[in-house]
Amino acid sequence: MTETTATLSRSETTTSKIIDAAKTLFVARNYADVTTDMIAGAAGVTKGGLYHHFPSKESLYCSMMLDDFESKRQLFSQSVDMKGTARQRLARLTGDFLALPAEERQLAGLVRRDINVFTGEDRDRLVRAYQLALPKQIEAIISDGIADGELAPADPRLLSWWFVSLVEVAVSRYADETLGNPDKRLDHVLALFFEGAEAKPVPATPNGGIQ
Amino acid sequence: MTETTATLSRSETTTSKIIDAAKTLFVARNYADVTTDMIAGAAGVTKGGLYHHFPSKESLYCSMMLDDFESKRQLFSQSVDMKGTARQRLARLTGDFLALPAEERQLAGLVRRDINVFTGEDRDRLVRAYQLALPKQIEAIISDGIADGELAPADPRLLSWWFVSLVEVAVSRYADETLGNPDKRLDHVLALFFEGAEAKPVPATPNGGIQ
DNA sequence: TATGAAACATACCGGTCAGTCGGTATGTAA
DNA sequence: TTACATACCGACTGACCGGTATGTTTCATA
Repeated sequence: MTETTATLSRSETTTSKIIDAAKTLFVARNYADVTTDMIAGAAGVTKGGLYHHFPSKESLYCSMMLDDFESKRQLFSQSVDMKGTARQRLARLTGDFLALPAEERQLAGLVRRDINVFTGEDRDRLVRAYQLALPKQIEAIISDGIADGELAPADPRLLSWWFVSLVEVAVSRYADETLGNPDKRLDHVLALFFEGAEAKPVPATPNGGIQ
Repeated sequence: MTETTATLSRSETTTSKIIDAAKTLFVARNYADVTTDMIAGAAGVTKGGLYHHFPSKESLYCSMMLDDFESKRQLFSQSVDMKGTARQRLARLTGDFLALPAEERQLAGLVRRDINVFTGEDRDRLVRAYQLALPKQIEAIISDGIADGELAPADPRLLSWWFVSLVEVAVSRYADETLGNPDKRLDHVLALFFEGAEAKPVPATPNGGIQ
């Protein structure tokens, strides 16, 4: 009974404590500004203990990000597999993202910030995992939308990037301060993406278009 | 005749050589990963020479960014002062941005990446200069568009953020590789912002809507 | 052409930090 | 209780890097 389903071994417990501490610190400060001593301290171990579980600082960072991307990928894949219009599925996906705690949301943006730290193998893995977690899933929904005629024909890759950036702006610290209600925010993002910012002539109201 | 219009003094020449070298390096790697020795080497001077012109690494970085933002602000202000619809003016602004060399375009995105390095005075100056260079100018155009009824009523600050993110995606390395023609890209960006991604019923074609 | 200040080079210091290593504590199986 | 393995500690090091102190060159001006 050393390893049942919900029971974590001692090693797994401290490993996840270290990763949790690293998440908080790396979200708050740059890669270089977070020392291994800080991570170890926040996790309640010493640097020696940390290096017993991770061979290097970079590998710790990678493990952290890859774990996070994988869990996000699983979460968002539910929206991809869902039935419904592209708009409904994107609403579900965006809603899931907005519902995450702020720290988890910001993690997705760290790739852009810290990606230059890594080279070769590690860099490729990070980029690939990020794409699988977010852009690729959105792209799948958008491709369906284009095929169904719900969306105008366009390069789905570019549309997915644009949508991702929309969402990232909507969940940024600035938006948290400026826009109160996350639900309104979600509506706003979707409306902008689907309908654009242009003023529409109000078609069938009595006052037709006047104010 | 030590200081005429187009003649640079020796000090000014090396200062700008240092800043140019810093631009290239800081675009490619994180703030912490670029050493003062690297910058000096790339600029053809030594670290002592560099520190003759800049009191610290941070002040060098700030000078670099503030100079760049100021030149961008001047460039984009021409689009703000221009006559025409919001769409025409945004097209001009975006076109100017797309026409810049890739390195200059990417500089605008560095603030988001490296802003955590700075605190207090320096940080405020950087943020303010960036906002004056890009978001505030777009916001001015968008506010006009809303006032004229060209754009649907909305928070112009938020719209400008979204437009900036849209442009940043369009000028990213990914877009450079995927989409060939910058002019097509510009049309695409504007169409997305104004009209959205939704499929529009084609109003007056013979085959009305069928494929 | 003498001179002094600005422009640079060279060598060095102080501090930081990733990573190491010998040793200790905590289980665990025989 | 012995023997072994895994988990963890904490002091240490070696390299790196921002910044400085001091010496050397350049060059405009008198």
